[in-house]
Amino acid sequence: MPELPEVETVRAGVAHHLLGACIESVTVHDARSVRRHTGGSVDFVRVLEGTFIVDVARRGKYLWLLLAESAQGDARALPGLVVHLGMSGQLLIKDSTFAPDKHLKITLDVLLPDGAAMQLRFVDQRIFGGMFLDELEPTTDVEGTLIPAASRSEQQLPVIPRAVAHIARDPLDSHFSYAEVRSRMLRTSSGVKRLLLDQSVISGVGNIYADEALWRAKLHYNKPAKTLTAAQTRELLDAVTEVMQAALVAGGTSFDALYVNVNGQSGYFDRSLNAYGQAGKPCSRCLESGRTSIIVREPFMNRSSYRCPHCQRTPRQPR
DNA sequence: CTAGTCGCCTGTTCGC
DNA sequence: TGCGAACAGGCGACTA
Repeated sequence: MPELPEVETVRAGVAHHLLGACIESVTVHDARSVRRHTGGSVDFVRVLEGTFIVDVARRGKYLWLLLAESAQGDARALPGLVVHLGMSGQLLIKDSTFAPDKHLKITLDVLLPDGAAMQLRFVDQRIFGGMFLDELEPTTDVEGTLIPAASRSEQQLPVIPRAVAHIARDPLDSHFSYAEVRSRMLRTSSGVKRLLLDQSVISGVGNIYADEALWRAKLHYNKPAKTLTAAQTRELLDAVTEVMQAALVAGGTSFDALYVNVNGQSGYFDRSLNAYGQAGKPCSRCLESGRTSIIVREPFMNRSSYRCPHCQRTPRQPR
C-alpha cells in the first residue's frame, strides 16, 4: 500500500519523466476509477487530450498534474489532474509495447518533448484510488512545484485543486507546522490516534505510521490529544517524521530504471515494524529492559490498533 | 460546528 | 477440498 513516502517518490518520478509531455490520447478502462470526476469518463478524456504536463505537485497522499495548452502555458487556465492511489493504486510509465497490466484502469498516451511515445498507466486493484479533473484555486506554497518561489512569474503562482484544499500539510512538507497541529490537538476531545489519522489536522499518516509513531512515543491511541504535554506532542510528531523520512530515502532511489519505479514499492515493509501487525510478539523495547510484554491488537475506528500494553498504558478515562 | 460511523472495493487468509 | 466470513484501510459521505 502506498504510504506518503511512496507517493512522494511517485510524484518525483512522474515529474522527472513526463514534464513537458503532451497527453495525446486517454483511455478509461474502468469508469469506477474516474468516479470522482463529475463529468464522467467522456468529459475526462475530452478535457485531457491535447494538454501538456507542466508540473507535478503533492499534498499528503494526493498528487496532481498541472496542465496547460502548451509546454510553457498557464496551468491556471485548465483544471488539474488529481491522482489518489488509495490502497492499491500505482502509476507506471511504460511504452506501449509492454502488455497491459492486470487491473489497468486508465491509460494516458503521451508524447515526450524528445519525441518518444510513452504511456502513463494507472493500475488499481481495489479501486479505492482514482483520477479526476478539478478546478484549481490559489494557495501558498505546495510541495513539488518545480519553480522556486523567488523566480516565479505571475502565471506560476502555486495553486491547489479545490478537492485537496482542506488537506493539512504533511510531515514531509517544508511548511509543515508543529504549532498548528499542537493547536488543533488542544482544541479537541478526541484520542490522539484519531487526530493523527485526520486529514485536516495532519495528512499522509496511515494506520501503520500512526501505530509505529505511537509506539515510539509510548502513547496509547485513545489518550485524549489535549492531555499530551508539549514534549510528548513533539516526540510523537518527530517519530512520524523520522519514519517517513527514512522510508523516503529508502524508496526514492530507483526511478531511473527502464520501467520507472513510480509504482510505490514500499521500502517501509522491508524494515522491521515494532508495533503494527506484531500481535502476539514481544515488545522489542521491553525485551531490552529484560521484560516480556506481548503486543496486542485491538479494534479501533473499524480497523485495528497495535500497541504494547506495558509501554502504551490505557489512559485512565479512555474516550 | 464536532465526533463518530459507514461503505466503497477485491485479493488473501482463516475457520469449519 | 470448498466456501463463506473476516480482514486489509484512505477518505468522502453521512448521521447524531
